[in-house]
Amino acid sequence: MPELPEVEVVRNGLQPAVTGATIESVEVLDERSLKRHDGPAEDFVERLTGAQLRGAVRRGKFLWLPIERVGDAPAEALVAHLGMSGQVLLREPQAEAAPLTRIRFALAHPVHGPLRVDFVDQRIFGSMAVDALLPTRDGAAAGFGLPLASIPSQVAHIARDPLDPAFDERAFLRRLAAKRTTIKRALLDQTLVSGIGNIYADEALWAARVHYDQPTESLSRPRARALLDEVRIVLRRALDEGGTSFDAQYVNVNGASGYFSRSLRAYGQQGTPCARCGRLIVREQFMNRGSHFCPRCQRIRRVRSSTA
DNA sequence: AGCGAGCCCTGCGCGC
DNA sequence: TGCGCGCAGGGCTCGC
Repeated sequence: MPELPEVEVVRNGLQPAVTGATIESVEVLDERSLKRHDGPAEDFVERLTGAQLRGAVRRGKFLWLPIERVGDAPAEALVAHLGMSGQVLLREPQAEAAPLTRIRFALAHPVHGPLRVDFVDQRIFGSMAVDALLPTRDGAAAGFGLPLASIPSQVAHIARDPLDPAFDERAFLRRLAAKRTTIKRALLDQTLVSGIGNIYADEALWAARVHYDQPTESLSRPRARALLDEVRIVLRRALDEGGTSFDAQYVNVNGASGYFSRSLRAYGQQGTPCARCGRLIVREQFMNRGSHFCPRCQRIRRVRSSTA
């Protein structure tokens, strides 16, 4: 659910609270939220208790907090993925656990004092884990938030996201053209480009007037580049508006909703007129979820690209 | 390679 | 009021 903008809003809110803070205690209320952790809950708790947090980093929809034990460079990180319904909430130290809280942390910050971080997740598709940090292959910073060129092992296969300064646009376009699949599938493939989910895929495709089932091999390079531009535009705009909230499921670290749902042009807009041409937006089943598009503006084009 | 299906889960809104 | 169904911002694994 949370896509790049929503995860970035969380990272941004978390950063000042966790940077330099020490984890005093960890409480695992539901072990299912540790499914990505390689080891029992006791191990998770033990590796985090007393550790110091260096900051908050994000690549695509993955978020992690590098940790260090006195003096050493970070070798491990607390990794979080929000899945469909995960939240990270900053709370007062004495606050009661909100419903569906799965993991709680008590932090001590040298400036802000004691504070609590709650990982809340209705569907438990999200998870937390302590994971080893590995050097990035290209030597660049692993993600947004810290100039640290190491990445959790379980995030290493995730491509850089299109807002990352080290995102290799030429390599992306080359790989996209070489794929034998359709365009929405490719946009959702986190090993090709990360951070895009069902909402922003539909929004970017609408903006670029590309049909979701357009074969990637038939997408000309200029159109592919234009689509990538639209992806960036929609991600940035959503970020500026605090992300997309439909209900209390997605909120920032303080429990507040984002406003981008008012700006959606395709996602969830079935039955309403296309903002460009007035034709009604339709919803079709695709990859076991909905695809929303304008049947007039977004048609499959049988135009071959010039590549041989 | 790529793709569909199945799996991990809970809760909401809807129609009957 | 109650129940069953379909729906939901994701991702991993398996077998074809």
